[in-house]
Amino acid sequence: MAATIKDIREVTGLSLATISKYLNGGNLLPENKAKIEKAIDELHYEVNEMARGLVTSRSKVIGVVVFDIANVFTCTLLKYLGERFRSAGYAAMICDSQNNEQIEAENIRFLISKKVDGMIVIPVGLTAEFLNPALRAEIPVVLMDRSVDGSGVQCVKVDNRESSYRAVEMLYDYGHRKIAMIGSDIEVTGKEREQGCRQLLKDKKIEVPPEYMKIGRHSIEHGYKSMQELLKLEEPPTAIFMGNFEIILGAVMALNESSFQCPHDVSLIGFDDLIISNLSNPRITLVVQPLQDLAENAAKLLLGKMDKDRNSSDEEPEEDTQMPGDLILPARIVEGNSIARVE
Amino acid sequence: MAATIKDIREVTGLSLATISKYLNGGNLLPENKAKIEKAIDELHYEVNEMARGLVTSRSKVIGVVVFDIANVFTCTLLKYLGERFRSAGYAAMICDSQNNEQIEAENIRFLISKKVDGMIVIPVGLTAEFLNPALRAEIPVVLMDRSVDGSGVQCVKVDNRESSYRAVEMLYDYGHRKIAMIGSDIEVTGKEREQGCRQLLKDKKIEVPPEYMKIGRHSIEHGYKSMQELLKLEEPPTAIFMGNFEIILGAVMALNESSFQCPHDVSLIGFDDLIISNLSNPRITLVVQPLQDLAENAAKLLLGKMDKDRNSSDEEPEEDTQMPGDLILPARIVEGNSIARVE
DNA sequence: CCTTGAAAGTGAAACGTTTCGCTCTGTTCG
DNA sequence: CGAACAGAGCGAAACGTTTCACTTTCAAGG
Repeated sequence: MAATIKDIREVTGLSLATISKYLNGGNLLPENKAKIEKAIDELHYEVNEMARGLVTSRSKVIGVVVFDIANVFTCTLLKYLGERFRSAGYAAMICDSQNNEQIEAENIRFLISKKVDGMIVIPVGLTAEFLNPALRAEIPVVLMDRSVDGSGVQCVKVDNRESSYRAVEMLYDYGHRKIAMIGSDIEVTGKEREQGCRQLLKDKKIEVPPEYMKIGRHSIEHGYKSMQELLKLEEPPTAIFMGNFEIILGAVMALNESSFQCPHDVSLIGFDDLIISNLSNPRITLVVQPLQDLAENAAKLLLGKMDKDRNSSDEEPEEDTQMPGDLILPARIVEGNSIARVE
Repeated sequence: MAATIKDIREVTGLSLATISKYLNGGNLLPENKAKIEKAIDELHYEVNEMARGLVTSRSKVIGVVVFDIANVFTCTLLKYLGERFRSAGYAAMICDSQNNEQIEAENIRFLISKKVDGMIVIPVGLTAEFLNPALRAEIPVVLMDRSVDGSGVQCVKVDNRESSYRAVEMLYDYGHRKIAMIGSDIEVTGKEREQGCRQLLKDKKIEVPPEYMKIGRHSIEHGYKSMQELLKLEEPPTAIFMGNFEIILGAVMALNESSFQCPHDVSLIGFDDLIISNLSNPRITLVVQPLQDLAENAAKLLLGKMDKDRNSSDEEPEEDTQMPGDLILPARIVEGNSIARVE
């Protein structure tokens, strides 16, 4: 039904090779150029990327696999990634793993069969095997936000440990000594944030009662329940560090329903989102990730790898590039007024 | 580099046709089946969807074009759409129009060249021309959330007029008479919500001072500035209807910074999101769209169209199906405690 | 024992591009 | 004037599948 290059041949009398040359930006007589353009216009011709891809074995598509698409963190990244890829001439094919490692593995295989030229992956869990098919197919991969054990695949992320350390340090500097944390340990990210928190408490020689460390699922429910439990303690904490967006959401919900006031009765600092702090009153002090930076660096890294891949396909081993480490960006703390000074 | 069907032929000694038959679920001798499976496993064979698509002229990909990817509304829809398409064997290729009609038009053309089997579009603006290339290429299209003038393309959305009417009616029933609205008119959706609001005020014979109707851009800034202006009025409204998520965000931000208390000094009702109301204190009463329903209906509609398209390609005109109208779903009001009763 | 027909397998054409190596036409320069 | 060369265009092969029309095999039915 749709017009093909052959239809253009009929109309213009030129050969397929010439028309293809035009489509790919070669030099033609102005006269022939005009003819082709006219024909394209009349016939509403659009390149069939499948046919093109079959020959070039490049799809001009980058696969993006995210652990969960329905949250602000993910879609903000998607936005910046998409812009970047677009301006490099690539489209993004986005796959949602729905927080399910099996679906994640399927997504990878699916994208391979679609012959994507590269992949960005924000993994669901901690292990790396699911990436093997992609590596085997020699598709360049860059991880984001969460590194995985022993994959040897580069990851672009923030320094979760360091940032958490500084967040809790801020609570300490405001005079707080009874500090609790609500976090998760499903993903590396959560683990690292917990480590940062524990490290500071250790450095400051603060004993942490085990009931102050609420480490559980990465979910609104966990935040909600944990906050309730913390507030019910005989000796509730005076300050709480919340490890991610969902947990903040749940925790603040519980706090709003309680008789406790922030920051009067309890101080808060959280990790992960900026927009939401505008809604709560008082505004919550947050560790904010440089999402645009993260996305742009990941995109740049991937596009670079893709370039190199294509050029070094001339059978040069070139194994001197010893596995570069993760790319770690700094996060910044944006102050609200959710932290009270304690004498 | 990657294994092809021909490699499998080498290993198994079977013909291409037979192997293809296996891949597409035909009947084979158990013995041959086993041979092929073994070969596929050993060679890590994955179908090349580009080659397949070239022959079948179906990509098993559905294009999704959204006006802006970086917001909760969009990505929640994307989540449900994705699940639905996946279970029907389709992948989603998501394109962000970045609120820019030109990029939107490019996205459509891009998806056509990718030979997507269908499209879901949440348009940026009010006009329909940008869809023409898709219609010309006979690609089934379903709109979501925002219908466009005279496209003849079906849209799945909520009844914005009716829902707004009921939202404002709720304010009225609580005794409010000084009712303001902060809304947008960039998209149909915003216009319809404004109409619903005005209709109720008219039905109740309430005069609206023009400075009470803050209709502007669909943005946090507009919400923020409008709220500031409303609160500064000599006779500020006692209740405010906020037309979408971004506006709620900005408006609540301004309110938090002011000396006004909700609901004591001003009552609020908003349109569009559920999660956020958990963060604000008090919880804001909201008109919530049935996102899952919207997505599932849109997906079903599109898959249906795609089916019909494929089957009726037998040159039957079958023009009896007179253009079905939009599919309109009801929204529901979720009460918070942001509305005070006025005597 | 012959006929019929279903089941399993095959060879080759087709899908719409790109690309390689070739030809043709001028133009430049010694 | 002839050689050399650049620019423009061309024909045909190739990419990895599916599918059509055909053949072979074998069991069942009369």
